[in-house]
Amino acid sequence: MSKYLSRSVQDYLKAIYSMAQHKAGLIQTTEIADRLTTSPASVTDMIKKLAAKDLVDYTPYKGVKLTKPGLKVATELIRSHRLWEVFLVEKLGYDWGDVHEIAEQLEHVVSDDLTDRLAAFLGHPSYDPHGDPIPDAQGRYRLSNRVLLSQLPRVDGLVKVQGLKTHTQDFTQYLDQLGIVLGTQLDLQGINAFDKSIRAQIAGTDLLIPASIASNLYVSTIQ
Amino acid sequence: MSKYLSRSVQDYLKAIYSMAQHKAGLIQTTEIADRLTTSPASVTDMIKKLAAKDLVDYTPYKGVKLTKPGLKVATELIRSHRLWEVFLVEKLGYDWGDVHEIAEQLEHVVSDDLTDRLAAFLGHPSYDPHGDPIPDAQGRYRLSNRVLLSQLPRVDGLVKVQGLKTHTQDFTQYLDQLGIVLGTQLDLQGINAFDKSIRAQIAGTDLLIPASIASNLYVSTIQ
DNA sequence: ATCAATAATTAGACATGTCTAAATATCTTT
DNA sequence: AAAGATATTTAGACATGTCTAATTATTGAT
Repeated sequence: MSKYLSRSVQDYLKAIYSMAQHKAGLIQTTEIADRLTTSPASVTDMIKKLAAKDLVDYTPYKGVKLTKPGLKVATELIRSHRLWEVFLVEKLGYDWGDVHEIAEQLEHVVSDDLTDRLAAFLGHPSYDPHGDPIPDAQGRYRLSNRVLLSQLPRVDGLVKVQGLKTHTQDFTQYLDQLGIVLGTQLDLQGINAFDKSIRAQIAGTDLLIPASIASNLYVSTIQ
Repeated sequence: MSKYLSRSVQDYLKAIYSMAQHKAGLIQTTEIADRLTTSPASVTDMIKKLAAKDLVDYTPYKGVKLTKPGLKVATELIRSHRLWEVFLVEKLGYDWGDVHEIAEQLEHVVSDDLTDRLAAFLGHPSYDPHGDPIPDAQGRYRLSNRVLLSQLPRVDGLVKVQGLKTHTQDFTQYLDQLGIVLGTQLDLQGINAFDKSIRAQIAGTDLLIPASIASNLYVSTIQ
């Protein structure tokens, strides 16, 4: 029972972690397969290995759930990933839509204190360029009071863009087109019943936000 | 015939490159095996794969030599490795003896322009923390006018420490003890015939440099 | 409660990179 | 030039992570 975890093992843990963020209960084989674009059979294979290493609790035919050690590994990966994203955007000048793939590789670099040193160098940021919270060295983080734009109780008044639910380039490019970045203030005017698109203003300019965007954009109300 | 090269393939290319720097002619199977602490049989296996990808020229029972494409890959890896070492020392505050293992992992992160952006961020350094030259984006580099301290024609006068031949932690720690860093000026006093140790002064303080150190330290004469 | 649809697992295979042991080639010495 | 030493290669095996096809379990609808 070694301490080394392969890249694959790490990717599975991270995927399970992320999926558990958005859903209660066990994570199913097929969900993981879709997420990692692999076959359900491969997922079953790997899940058994993860369970043998005590990284997940596995109930055959039902699904998996991270154990405490599994959660720790996943959290460290997420922390590393998000810190590297900050580095790539802030220090190397990348666009926020271009950093995910690179951070995906950088996060797997292992070293005792690399992540902590990187955090210190970056000034211990709390959020990554997409608005996702960065866990501290103990794995703790605070999620700002955010909600999906599509799930606001009242589509009215000022809100601030706090984060993205999906991070695909298709999505960030769309946002770039609309002129929406992290921290953008939206003055909500109302919602169109027909297609659930949302009318808003950015700095006085009218804007129509499709439901597909609204359901992937986290905002917080102002005041 | 894909463009993807595994971590293993990359490690082999880099090893062959480095060994070719210190020796003319073909690199032998056993040398590579020693370098990568693997078996000669495994090296033969891998060499055939490298040859199939046109990364090395392979003469059975004789040895290998990098092809032009192989040389390009190796040079890019070396460039990336050395830039990351600069980053780790200059930005994250690592000691020069602690960065090799980490850079060994970082160098394999693939991205179109990561290396170039990193170089720009660091101010296009020409040498890494051990004094090794960093190739530019075209693979060109200049080696300063340096020679091993053990091979100086005359052990006399001022020299400046320009680089290390080996990069093991044992060696860098030894240098730290002696108070020798990159750029240190040594005032050479003479050589002891008995064991080839070298008498020198650093900032007026006497120092005895064992032959084992002298044969791994590059220096340049001053004037 | 049964049947069809969906989901998950097993079986058997493959690719990559590694290994040891055995066989073969090359080199060195006389 | 032959023999012993050294270096290299081949043969056969194994571990990891993946796959497809076939089988089995679970779920949802009637």
